[in-house]
Amino acid sequence: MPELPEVETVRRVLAERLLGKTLTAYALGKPTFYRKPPETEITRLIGRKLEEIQRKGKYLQLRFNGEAELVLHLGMSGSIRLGEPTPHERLRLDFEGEFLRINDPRRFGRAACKLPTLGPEPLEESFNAVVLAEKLRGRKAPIKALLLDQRIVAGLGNIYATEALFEARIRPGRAAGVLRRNEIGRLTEAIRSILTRAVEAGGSTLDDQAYVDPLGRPGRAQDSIKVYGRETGACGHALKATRRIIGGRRALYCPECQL
DNA sequence: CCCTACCCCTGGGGGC
DNA sequence: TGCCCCCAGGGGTAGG
Repeated sequence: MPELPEVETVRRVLAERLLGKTLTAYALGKPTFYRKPPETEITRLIGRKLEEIQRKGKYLQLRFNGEAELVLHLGMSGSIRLGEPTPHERLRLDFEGEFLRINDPRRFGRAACKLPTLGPEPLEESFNAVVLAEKLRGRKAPIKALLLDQRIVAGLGNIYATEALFEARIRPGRAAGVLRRNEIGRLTEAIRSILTRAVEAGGSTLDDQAYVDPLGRPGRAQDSIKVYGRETGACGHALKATRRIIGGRRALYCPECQL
């Protein structure tokens, strides 16, 4: 559910509320995430001050004094809330009386001590057409599968990968390695602009309930979605779903506009 | 290394 | 109303 724009929105709210506070306790939900968080490591963080919250792709990295850190991921259905208890609490972190709760019905979220290997941040200079072209060269997997691969570029999920391919006018099933230079250029720019606009709009809240920020506020980026979850694209054409599963999920595209 | 299939879960919606 | 099947914004891992 949460992709880069949603996680970035969460990060900003958390930073405003929690920076400078000390982790005083934590509690696992019953049940907690399907992968049990590393309790001895989390226990070691108690008494430390939260100095920085960074976002790496879809991960949140909480940095404490003394080089200690905790990495959080929201999986498919997770959200972070400040304040009152939620129905599917999997992990709670207490910061001097302020409660950070991860609510996650499907339990795919996780808490860990270190980040996996991630590709470049799409909104930073390290991501550009030359870098992307290099990573796609010779690859036979569908372009959409590689956009969803966090080692190629960090932070895209099904919504924004779908939107970026539409904006770049590229079919999701094309082999990544055959994309032309100008197509990769369009794709790079599309990823940047889609994500930038979505961050400015505070992320996408598609179904009522799904994503909300830590204070319970929905995003507004769903209003500018042109393809994902629609039957007719913003271009006015009927959209098509691939029969084939690409990168673990079905792909949606406009057969008229995307080549 | 590359690529695909499959697994980890729960809840909501549609069809019957 | 109930049941069953399908679907979902993610990622790790095991094979070929």
